[in-house]
Amino acid sequence: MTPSMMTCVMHFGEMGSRWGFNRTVGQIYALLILSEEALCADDIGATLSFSRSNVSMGLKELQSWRLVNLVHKPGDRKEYFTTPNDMWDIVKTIIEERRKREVDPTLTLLRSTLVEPPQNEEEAYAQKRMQQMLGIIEQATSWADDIQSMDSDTLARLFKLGVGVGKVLQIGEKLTGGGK
Amino acid sequence: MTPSMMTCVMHFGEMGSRWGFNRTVGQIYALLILSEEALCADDIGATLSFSRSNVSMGLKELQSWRLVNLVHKPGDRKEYFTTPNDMWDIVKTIIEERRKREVDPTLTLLRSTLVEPPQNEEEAYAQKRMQQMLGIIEQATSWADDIQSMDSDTLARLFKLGVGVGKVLQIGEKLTGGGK
DNA sequence: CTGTAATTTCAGTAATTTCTGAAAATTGTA
DNA sequence: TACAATTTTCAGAAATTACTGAAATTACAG
Repeated sequence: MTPSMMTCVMHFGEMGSRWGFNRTVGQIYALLILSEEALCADDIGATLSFSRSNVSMGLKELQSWRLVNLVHKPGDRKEYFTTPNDMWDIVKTIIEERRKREVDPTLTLLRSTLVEPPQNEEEAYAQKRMQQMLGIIEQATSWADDIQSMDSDTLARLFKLGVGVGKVLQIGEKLTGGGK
Repeated sequence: MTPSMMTCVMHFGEMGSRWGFNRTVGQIYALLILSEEALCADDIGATLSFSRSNVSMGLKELQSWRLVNLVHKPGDRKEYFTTPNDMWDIVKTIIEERRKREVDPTLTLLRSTLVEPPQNEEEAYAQKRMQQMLGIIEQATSWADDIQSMDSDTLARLFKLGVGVGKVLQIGEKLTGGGK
């Protein structure tokens, strides 16, 4: 671990805590991403000065997010961990998991609320707002689905399109027959 | 506050805590979104059973995110708060603020690390990974910039395009002369 | 099956974050 | 300016979350 690697690991520890992971999990994941070889729990604990059990819990969390790959070395009983080579796969997995954990329950809640007729003026307005939220979330998720279905190269090209997205919009609407 | 409104407010309280706000801030904001009239701090505290000072801190946090509008009623000294009518404006502001608080510092860190030549093999690999991260984050932010520059209608039309985005990609690349 | 290496669980503790009430500061009005 | 209404600050309390070490469990080699 060189100092600049350590700085990066610490930074992702801080950032992780703003993204729903805790500091430990953020640091472990950054370390795994920056390391060429697979690391075992003891390696991680020694490098980051976490207790063995803390590392175990962090790795379990990362596994529940499907963000690490478990590998075994021949003639070695320990479990070693790696991260996907393609960074896009990591991003896609995070989007997928956050959707499952956060977005889907919200969709369910909003939909079930909106099937009930409003009881009064106040609720009628609240439902109008909930309808707006629902619309945005539905659009965003259907669009996230599209992203999930693209391979990394296509996705990278789409992003590279950059400001062109605006220009392309009109043509897209003609093609799909959408827009008014 | 009808029961279904309260359910929604509580839900966003829970969700808020996964998005870097605390429960209080999430509940206050959900309440403001669902309420047609502007609310003052006392209204909010009474409805959600928070202390006056807790409401004050929550509103301060929301103001620092530029997510609430401060309004005054004639002949009334209290401060009242509302949320933007257009839900897209809310989403755009959140993207903008998260970028400022989380993405920009990360970009700075990665860039400053990557200008230093690697000291050894280990660091060379780490830099390769950091370069991948940097590439993705740069692409994502330039694309977020495009979104910021669109008005709500354009944005909504883009999302509605849905799966068409894939099809449109090839044409886009011809137009902008990008891709290989 | 036995023994050992490794991982996981979990109860208790430490650290952090959130929340409150009281006091201070600010704002607008007469 | 003085006063009252309102908001903000902040030190400490309460609640939550993270972390540890010890014990339990699992996995595998012989």
